[in-house]
Amino acid sequence: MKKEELIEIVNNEFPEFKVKEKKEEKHELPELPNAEHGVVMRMAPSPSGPLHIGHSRMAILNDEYVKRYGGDLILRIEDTNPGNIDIDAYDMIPEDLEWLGVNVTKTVIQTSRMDLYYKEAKKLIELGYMYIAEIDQKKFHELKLKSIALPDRSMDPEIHLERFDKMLNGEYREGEAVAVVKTDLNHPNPSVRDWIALRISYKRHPLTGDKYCVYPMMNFSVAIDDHYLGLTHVIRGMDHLVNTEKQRYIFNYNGWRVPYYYHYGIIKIPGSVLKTSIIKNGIKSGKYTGWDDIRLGTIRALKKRGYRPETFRRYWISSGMRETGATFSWEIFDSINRQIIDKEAMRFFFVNKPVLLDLHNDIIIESHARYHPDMDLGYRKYKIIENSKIYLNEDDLNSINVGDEFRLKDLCVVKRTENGIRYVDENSEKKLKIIHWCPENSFDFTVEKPDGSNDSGKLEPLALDYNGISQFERYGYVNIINGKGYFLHR
RNA sequence: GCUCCCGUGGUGUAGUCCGGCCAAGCAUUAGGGACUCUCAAUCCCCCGACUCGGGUUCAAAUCCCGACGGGAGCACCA
Repeated sequence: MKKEELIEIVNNEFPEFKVKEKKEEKHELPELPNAEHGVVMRMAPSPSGPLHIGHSRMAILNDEYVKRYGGDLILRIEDTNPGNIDIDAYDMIPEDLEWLGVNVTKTVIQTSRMDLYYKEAKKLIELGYMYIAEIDQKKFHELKLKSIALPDRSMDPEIHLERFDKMLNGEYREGEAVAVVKTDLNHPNPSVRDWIALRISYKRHPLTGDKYCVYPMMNFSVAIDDHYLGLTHVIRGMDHLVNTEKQRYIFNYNGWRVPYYYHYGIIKIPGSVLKTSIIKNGIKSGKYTGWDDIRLGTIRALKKRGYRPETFRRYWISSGMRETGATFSWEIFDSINRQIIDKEAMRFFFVNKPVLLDLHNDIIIESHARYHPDMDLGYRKYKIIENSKIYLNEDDLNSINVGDEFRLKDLCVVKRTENGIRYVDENSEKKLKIIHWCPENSFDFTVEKPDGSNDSGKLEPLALDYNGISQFERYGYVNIINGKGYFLHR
């Protein structure tokens, strides 16, 4: 009796023991409130470098929702800190997003909106919600810790408007004055107390040069932009939780409708170099070859190794928006990617740590290894003439005792001898160990690995001009780009 | 130290809002097996979790309190 029949009988005749059906697993993001008529969402990276795997989460989560509900996905480049900008990032970020399949409908650069920030600041000053503090950083911080208001706080808005103009006109030095949002000096979190909205910087901005000397702080420009760009829903990391609280003050003072906020948990990405400053220094010093060095966790490095955009998408959708901190799982990420690329990965023999062995064969043998085990892509054929030589992996060879028979994959059965291997037969009924090999005319090939090490060995001749993801049998998946190999995963 | 957030197997998650259908689902990994001339893929099996302690209740992963654990923030960075 078949299993299905059994289940049917049980279900019909003994309903109290009804066999549960397997639930179909669907990994979908939860619905968003008030989204039926479209959403406006954004991602807001700072242009300090290209995107890395961590950024891909916010990009894809936002993109998914905009694709589901329709609406706008805004890329807002937050370049209001002139000291931390890489001019190339203005181009690299959109490139990375495009590769990820993220559909940006509108791009906004914050330094092109400075007049708006100034105007909004003046408005808040007039309304008495913002003031210009003539105080240095250290003192201001100390007062806030003690919840003490400085005298400036209660001065007339007129004075602050004048001071603000002085700031804009460059009449202060850096650090002599800051524009501050009045909040609650008794707020339990000192950083929320009267937070700084705009500050002076005379650093040369890579994009705007010395046109401006007053730059908004992130919390100020974000609140202004989120409103004027019409954001309906904001999805970002838990590290922004306190920022959201700060930004609400701006919304409340202006009577603006507040977007829905979601904060997903911080994710630890093990074994990846992500920090822009470290990468930048590494590139400068020659430690890394560039932003796409495969030891890095940048999108372009992962692309170079052969990860697919779809892998990022599936992974982040399945991670959802949980507020729990978590560890990025390379195991699962690799597994998703393997599912995608296995179907199209050409198979080749790569012998790492090669040993050139004498092959004693009296007849010509021909190999017929498939390019793909399931797809009909044809065969890699090699003719092995009498008494030639062949490459085997050192560890494979050491695992075989003299006198033992084993199978050269897709070639023949051989026996290990004192000084090499000897042809035994074309085939065998016995269950033998299967080992891959490379013909003598194979070429040198090196696989770069993400841990910084290299594997060098011999790659079979038919792989010579191949470009793309391939599976080196019994070794792993490797992306070949112009004769160079980059290790993807097992 | 202070403030906030979070605690489901090794890992990632579903379920928690609105307590019962959860003796907890799925995926991944490890282990076992089938198939295969790859240690891949595919298929099957199996191990494995509600942090702890109180409370509320007929009933708690789900609500309340406490402890413990983890994370983030405490910048004139974003």
